[in-house]
Parts: sequence; structure tokens; C-alpha cells
Amino acid sequence: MNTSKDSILTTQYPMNLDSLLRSEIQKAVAALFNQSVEQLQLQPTNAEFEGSHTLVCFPLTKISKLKPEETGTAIGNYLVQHADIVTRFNVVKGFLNLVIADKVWAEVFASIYANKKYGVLPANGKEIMVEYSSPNTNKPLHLGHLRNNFLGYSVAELYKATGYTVHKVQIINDRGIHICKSMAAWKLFGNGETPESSGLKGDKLVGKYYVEFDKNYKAQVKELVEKGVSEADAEKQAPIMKLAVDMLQKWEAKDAETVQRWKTMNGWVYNGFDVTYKRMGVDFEKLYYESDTYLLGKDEVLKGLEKGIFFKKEDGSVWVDLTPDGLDQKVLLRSDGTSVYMTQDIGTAILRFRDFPKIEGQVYTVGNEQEYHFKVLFLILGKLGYEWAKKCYHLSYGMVDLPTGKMKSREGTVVDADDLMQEMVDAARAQTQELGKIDEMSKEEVDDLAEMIGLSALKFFLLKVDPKKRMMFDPKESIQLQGHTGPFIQYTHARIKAILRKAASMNIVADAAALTNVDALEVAEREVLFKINQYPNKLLEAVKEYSPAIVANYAYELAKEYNQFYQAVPIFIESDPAKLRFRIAFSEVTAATLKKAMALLGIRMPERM
RNA sequence: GGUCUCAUAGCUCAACUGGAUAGAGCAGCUGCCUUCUAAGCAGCAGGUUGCUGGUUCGAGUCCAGCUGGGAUCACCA
Repeated sequence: MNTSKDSILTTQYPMNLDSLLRSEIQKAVAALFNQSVEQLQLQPTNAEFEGSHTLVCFPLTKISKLKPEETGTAIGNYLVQHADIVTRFNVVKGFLNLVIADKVWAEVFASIYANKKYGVLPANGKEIMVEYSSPNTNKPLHLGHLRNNFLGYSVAELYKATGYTVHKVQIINDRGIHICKSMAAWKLFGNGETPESSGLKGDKLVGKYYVEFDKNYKAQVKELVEKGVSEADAEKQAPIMKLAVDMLQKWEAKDAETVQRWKTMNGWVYNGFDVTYKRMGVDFEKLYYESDTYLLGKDEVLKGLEKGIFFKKEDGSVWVDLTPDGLDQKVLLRSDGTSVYMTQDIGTAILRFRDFPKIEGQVYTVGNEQEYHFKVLFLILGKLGYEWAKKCYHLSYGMVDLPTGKMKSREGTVVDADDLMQEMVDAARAQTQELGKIDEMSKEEVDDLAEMIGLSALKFFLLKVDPKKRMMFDPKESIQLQGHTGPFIQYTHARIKAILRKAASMNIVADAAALTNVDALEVAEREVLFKINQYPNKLLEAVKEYSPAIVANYAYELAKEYNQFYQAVPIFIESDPAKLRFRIAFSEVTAATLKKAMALLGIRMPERM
């Protein structure tokens, strides 16, 4: 037992109230039953009972040789007598509900308040790479990319907060038949149109010709089929497709004119993407381009072939046999010796570890339709002898569905990223105006606030759901700014800031330690403190699970608890100056914690709204 | 067809990884603005956790089977 007079808690993370309580319970078990126990089931107490922490006693009955209720009572009594931090307890069925002393809560709070880096772990010297976004360059970004980008960005931020140095990267799929299709359509119908001449965003312009290609291609195929050509042949013979294929071949042969057009059109796309990424608030340390990496990996495969890790078929194609791992055989080099997607990904992975030798692993933020691909990729890298293959993780996320079903570009049901962000910001502005909140704001402030709120609604909506699960995106619902939303949390933050401004104007100084002499906390205060105390654990859990949703839901719960306090306890009518000063400090920490948590989701917090 | 995955309130999602009477938001209904921001708070109503078995002190959670969605199984990316 820690007998220090000054503090029964250590401010040194990760030691905290929970781990202290655990060790006290372990001591109790050891003393009472003469046995040591490592795993304790500690959970938050249900709201209907008194207490904050609950020990589940059923698993302990084996060593206590008592009924669950008796076990709980015995431990409860011991804790009250021997552990300073527990003042009362009650036992309901097999659950031991513990009441933590208010002076302990006060001390927990004071240590959090004093620690400016609360919830941020010190640098651990480790490095990791997070890949996300990775679009094709033939069309604009859409709703699916938004989930990907917000998720990847957030996971990278989570790693940073737990002490990692993070390298954010993406691989841009800038070559291949898809971009040649846009190029072909542009050549035929473009009349030299450029972003400048048309006023269109570059990615939108290139996307327009991709659609144009598809339209003409379909018409040509139909015409051929009507002339009696088989569908399979028609698909190959359609003149516009022949042109696209021809361009692909010319590109691979480095034909100057084709390469030039390819560079120009991709350049348009990149300019467009830059605008979109900027508004999303995401960034990248290094960009990989498929045109640079698509030939990589072949040597690795050939080396693997020599070592007998892979095998060659009669037609000259190279394969890996994964049947011992429960998977199939997979081609790695075509019979003509060219690479496939997998080959290239092997090469890129190795290249990245050469570029960033200190990274311990890579996180690939890619949709769950590629689960099989990554399973195979990591297995192959392992077979090639790369130890880090074990530390590669496919952050697989579910598809975003619309109320009308799946997004399909052919059916024009794709939700464009730029349009959606704009709609959200417009809705936020309209709502802000309607509520009459902008009377004293300049136009710039209003614009910035609308931007903050609109994107918060969107990001929170996409991040609050467990990434692994497929989710439904209902535009009407996402545009909502009340309830379980980002703006609700922002609002809580702005509210607290208003209190802090008022306190400052009244010369009230926050004092976290003021409460030490106070007997009892308000129930609502204890609830908020409990949440604030949880923050580091939630952060760790979120990183472990690769789940920003855990942070998002945590922030929501904390905001909700604070709002309950806000309504239950009017701060400035408090006559006891110690309580008043404590509550200012308490509000400060809540706002700071909300801000930190939301920053991990890429969401900014307004000072007023 | 093989493999993987999902199914919780009318709708969208939670449920601390096997623990108490399964919780929030939206939608519906009822209250609360002369006190720090009502984008809020309090309350009502809403459930056979797809179905059937099993494992155990205890199952939304684990196992088996069934039903119904989705993904994947290319010398595509």
C-alpha cells in the first residue's frame, strides 16, 4: 500500500485510479483468501446503484469458497478498513459496488489538471506507417473515400498520441487502363478542354471524360452486337476501347505524346485532389505513385522462385501455393513475365521499409473487399523472410451504403466528396443563422464556424461507427446537428468556453486543489470526473482496436455528462469560493479533454457557436 | 458451390471482449429559457438481440445447424 502522505496516487501515467484500485483488491483477496489473483473483472457501476467501480465476484468464488454475495461483502469490508480510497460499498447479487472517497476523486482531478499532457503518452521511439486514401486518378473522390480518409487520418493521430512517430502515406493509382479511358474520351471529344477553359475542378473534368468514355463505349458495343457480333468480341472491338488499349500500350512504351497527355491530365486531377484533401483536413508525408512502383516486386518474386518459395508452371507463369495456409494458389508473374497487382504490392511494401527503415510495421487503410488480397500479401512477405510482415495490418473497413442501396458509379448514385462537404457546410451555416448565433461575428468568422461545424457533423457521422462494420449513410440524418453528433460536442465545448470567459472577466481563478477540503462532490461532478479519468484507457483501447469510434463515442459521453452537470449545477451562483474555483478548473479540463479527443478525429472545436 | 463476414427499439448505432433489469440518438409524446449558450436538460413510450439447439453460476457476446443480406474466390486493380 502506498502510504505517502502527500498523495495516494501517482501522477505517472499509466498508473491511475483504476490500477490502484485493482492492486488494493488484489491485496484484499490475498489477505482474505490467501491466494493471489491476476485477472479482476472491474467495470463501471450501473447508474441505479451507489458507487463508481464494480467488482464482479463470481469468478472469485472458486478461491474464496464462499457464495458470490459473501465474497463481495468480505472484500468490501476489507477494502473499507484497509484501503483509504474506498469509503463505502454495497453488494447486489454477485456485484461489489465500491464508493471511492471524494478526496481521492479530488486528488485524481488535481493530478490531471496539473498534467498538461494528460492523455498524451511520451514518445516511445517507435515508428509506424499508415497508408490511406490511395485513389484512382480517373475520377473524383466520393463518400467511400471520405470514410477511408477520415479513418486513416484518425488512426495515425491515435498512434501519435500514444507516442509513435507516424508516417502517413498513400499510393496513387495513376496508371492503367482507367486513366487511358479518360484520355481516350478527352482526345475524341475534348476539343482541348482544360480546367481553366471550362472552370471545372481538374478531377471533375477528368471524371467527366471517364463517364463520357463509358457512355460511348456502351453505345458502340450495342451497335456491334446489333450487327451480329458476339458480346465478348464487341467489347474488344469497340473503337473507343481499342483507342484506350492502344494508349495504354503506348504509355508503357513511353511514347512521348501519350506520356505528356497522361502527365497533363493527372496533373489536373492532383490539383483537384489537393483542394479536396485540404478541405477534408488530411495530409500525407510521402506520396507513392503506381507509375513508379508497378515494376517493383518482380525481382523479389524471382528471388523467391530461386529459393523454392514460389513455383513455375509449364507456361512460364510464377505462382505461390498457399493451400497449406488454407488459401489458394495465387499468380505472381504472368506467363509473359509481367507483374500483377500482388507483385507490385510486394515491391512497394519492401520499398517503404527501405525508405523508412525504423518503422516497425504498416497499417493499410483499405476496404474490406480486399481482405483476401492482404491476407495473401502478408503471408507472402512472411515467406520471403521479412520479419515485419507480422506487423503489417490491413485496417479493413466496411462499405458505406446509401438508403437507395450500394453506391454505383454506373447508376449515378455516387455521392461526391466535394459536393457532400459543401452541403454539410451550407446546412451548418443555415442552422447557425437560424439560431441567431452570428450577430456579432464577422463574415470570416461565420465562414470558419460553418466550415468547422459542417465537417464535424460529417466526420463524426462517419467515424462514430465501428470501422469494421458496413454502415448506412442517410444524407438527411448526417446533416443533423443535434443529438449524437459532432456539433453537439462542439456546442458543449463552446458552452464551457463561455463559462471560462465569464470567470476570467470576474477574476475567478481556477483552482484544481480547492476541493480537497470539501466533503462531497455533486453526483454530476463525480460522473464527469469518472469519464475524464477514463480518457487514457479509452485512447489505448482505440489504438489497440484501430477504432476512432471508441474515441468518438467517448467524447460524446463526456459531453453528455458535462451537459447534465451544467444543467444540474449553476456555477456562478455558488457561494463557496473553493467550490466555485474548483468548478472552473473542472470545466477547463472537460473542455481540454473534449478538444483533445476530437482532435484525434480531425475535428476542430469552436470557442463559441 | 468454397471461404470470410454481418443480423440488437420504427430508423441509425452502442453494449468495456462471457456479467446486474440490453443502452444512446433520431422520429413520436410531456415538461423546462428573467440564473453560465434550449445545437441543451428532465421524463414517457418503444426489445422473444433473425430462428433452433448446445456449452455454464451466467450468453446479444462462445459452439453447431438453419434463414436472410454482403464480400471474396481472375495471367483485373
